[in-house]
Amino acid sequence: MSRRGTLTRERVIAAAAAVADRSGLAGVSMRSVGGELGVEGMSLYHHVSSKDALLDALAEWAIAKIDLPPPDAPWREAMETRARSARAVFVAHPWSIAMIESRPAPSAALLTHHDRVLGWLFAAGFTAPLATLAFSTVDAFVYGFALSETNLPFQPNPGAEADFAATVSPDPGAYPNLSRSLTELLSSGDYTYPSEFDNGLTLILDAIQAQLDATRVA
Amino acid sequence: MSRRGTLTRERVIAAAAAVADRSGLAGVSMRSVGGELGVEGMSLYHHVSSKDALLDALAEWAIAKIDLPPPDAPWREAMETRARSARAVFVAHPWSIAMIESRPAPSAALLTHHDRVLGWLFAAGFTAPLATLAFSTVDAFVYGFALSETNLPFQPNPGAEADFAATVSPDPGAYPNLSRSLTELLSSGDYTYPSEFDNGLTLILDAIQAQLDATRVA
DNA sequence: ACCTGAACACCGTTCAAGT
DNA sequence: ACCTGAACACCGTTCAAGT
Repeated sequence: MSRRGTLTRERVIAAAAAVADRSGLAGVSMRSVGGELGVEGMSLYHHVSSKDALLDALAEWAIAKIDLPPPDAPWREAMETRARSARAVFVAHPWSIAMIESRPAPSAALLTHHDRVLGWLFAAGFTAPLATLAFSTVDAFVYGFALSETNLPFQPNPGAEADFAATVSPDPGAYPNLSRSLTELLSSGDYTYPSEFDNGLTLILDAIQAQLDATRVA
Repeated sequence: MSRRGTLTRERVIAAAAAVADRSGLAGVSMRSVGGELGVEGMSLYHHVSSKDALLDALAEWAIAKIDLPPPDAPWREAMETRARSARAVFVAHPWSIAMIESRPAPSAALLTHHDRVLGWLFAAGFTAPLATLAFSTVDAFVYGFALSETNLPFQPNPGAEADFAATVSPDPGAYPNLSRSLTELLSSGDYTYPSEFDNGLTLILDAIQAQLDATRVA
């Protein structure tokens, strides 16, 4: 990064995100972020009060990148758009997954986010209990899927799935069901693990829709 | 902890888990784990090759605590038992959630775990694609729910929900849907957030069961 | 007002030295 | 064989000093 221009809180946060993308969360130190900006680590304390505050800001930075349809969007489309966007952000910035929910205090950005989601559901006639079920189930699925996805040996490069198969298959005695599953999926041709995201999301949203329809009839 | 007896790999791992339970993952240092055992941090290197190896071992330690029904258990009961047990382990040891899936290499314990789960499903007549959908969806839900649950201001102490309501309610203008939701849920009397776990799990398993029945008929 | 250098109390890890 | 103390290159953070 350049040392052009004066330091701002925004530039500090962006630099921290860049370091995290490149070196992981463990690589984020006050000195390394300073280095990214051509400045000593100690200078950052004029813009963030502590490293913990910087991490809070980083969590907000990631949340803000999630696409959030307008309040009057139809609930199912809105939930799908947000879920896909959240997943894309988590995959692009793997350090953000555990962080968004794990910061001690829920940020204003997170609360705003939650409020918007509940708004779509209430507008569609969800009761509070059903809205909570829909929200917590979809959210848990998205977080959990992204968590698995970014750390499984699938995807990053095209050959990884075959590599994984090679790791497991040699010992079908130890992992018979895992190798059976891999064999069947890979031999069927067009299987890709990432498509499980849409499959799971559809499964959950269909089930929620059925419950919503049931409350309307009743 | 006591300094009785000689150091073993098992005692080192157990001590690390105790430190993590008490001080969080950030509190786990070679020196702090050594201190837990009445020994210098440097002594641990005779039993684990690095701090990273210790963290890998810690991830396996947590996985091993998850209740895994026998291979011939009926699939739905087995999935429920495992999901509830996993959640209990994650809540008891919050540091384990992000860790189990985020260690670079999937451990043998994790692969064995996966293999057992697929075994229940294949025995019940699941196709490989449906088994994968069931597995990845339930798993994502369990991980994601635990991730939210351990970091939301619900639950740890009985008054926390009311505290949270107090934090949000004062400004219904900023979070109208959130306050509406909280008001309706809390006023209805017997609502507790943790019960959303069973609700979400049932929603997902019912949907999977319906798909399984559909493949059987076809 | 903003940045810095030195300092403090910590890290993970290596290694020669003790028993 | 197992444990230790000193040492190295790092941390986050404070603070007096520079501009």
